Amino acid sequence: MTKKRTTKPKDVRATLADHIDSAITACRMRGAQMTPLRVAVLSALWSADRPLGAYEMRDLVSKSIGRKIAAASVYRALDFLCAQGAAARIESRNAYVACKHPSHEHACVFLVCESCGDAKEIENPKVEQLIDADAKRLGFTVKHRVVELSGFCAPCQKGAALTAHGA
Amino acid sequence: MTKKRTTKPKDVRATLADHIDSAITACRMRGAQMTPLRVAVLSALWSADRPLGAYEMRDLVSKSIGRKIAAASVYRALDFLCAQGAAARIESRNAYVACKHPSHEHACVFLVCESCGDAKEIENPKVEQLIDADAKRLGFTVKHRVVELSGFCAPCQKGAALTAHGA
DNA sequence: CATCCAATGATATAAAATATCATTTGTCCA
DNA sequence: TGGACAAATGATATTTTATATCATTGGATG
Repeated sequence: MTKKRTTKPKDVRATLADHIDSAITACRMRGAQMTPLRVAVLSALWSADRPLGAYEMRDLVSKSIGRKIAAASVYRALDFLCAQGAAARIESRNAYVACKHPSHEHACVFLVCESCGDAKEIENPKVEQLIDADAKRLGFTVKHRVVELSGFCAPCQKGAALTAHGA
Repeated sequence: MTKKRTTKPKDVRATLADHIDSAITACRMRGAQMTPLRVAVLSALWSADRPLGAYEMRDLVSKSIGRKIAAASVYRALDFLCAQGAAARIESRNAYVACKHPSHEHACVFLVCESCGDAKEIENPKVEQLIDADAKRLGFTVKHRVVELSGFCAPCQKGAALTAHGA
């Protein structure tokens, strides 16, 4: 067996393995099969820790597994991972990220920085409740929620301020 | 001058003219110029009253003005109209609609039906406040908000139920 | 072992969006 | 008035994103 992991938050490699492991377990419990390709795609997402386009992912995964993958295969893997709640699509960027809270169903809320391109996933059950209430009032049955804010993250604002001063 | 309009809600033609008129006025007040092409695109959106793709719009507008328009021109007009708050993009569908509440800034919330493809725009200031509060707490400056629910609208649910019973 | 089904490979194509540069139109001011 | 400048559009090509199709592979199961 593998030696006990300490799971310090900063130890990216250890937590990557943890994330993959729990995704595999979660899929198994649902009778869904987590294949090597799907693992490779999910690993790419966790490793990048930023939104990746499908074609960018194709290149990364192709390198990581040592052979050329077709875009269609990446899209298929992404469809699967999104359906399983292990990944999510950021509609306003045509990009994908690993879901940071895959253990339970929820509406992901993304804060997407226009400067660095990073996307932070947060959760806010109240937002979900509010919009669902609106929908219910109108007789609309909600299947999927997209909540994305674009703007500038804290680090980029500081950076911009420094740049402005320095100029 | 044109004869006085009654602006009955059901009179689509009259309200279309009203919408275009007020968009022109709003643009003028901001020093933005509402050109014939932009009017044609906005008219197409109001007339269709459902989300239109850019290429679909190209065809509609080409017919309405009697000459072939390039896709790029449509995209430019749409960029302008979205910036002016006269139209909005539905990210999860790669489609555009006329904004139903162009008179004031707000985060559009869209309920997009997976069955009929229609998109209803609603407004909920509380949703806006909630997610903005989250953003603020994280030092994130919000520039744009995307809130889209996909699912099934009331009419389509009834239709589906009838179909199921009838079968 | 044979069979079946899900997943993937391989390829082609569709759909959506942008880039570039020439041309026209409009605005403003001398 | 007309000349100069900026904004908008035309025209074309290309990039990026996504899907369709059918052959092949690889397990699971009986």
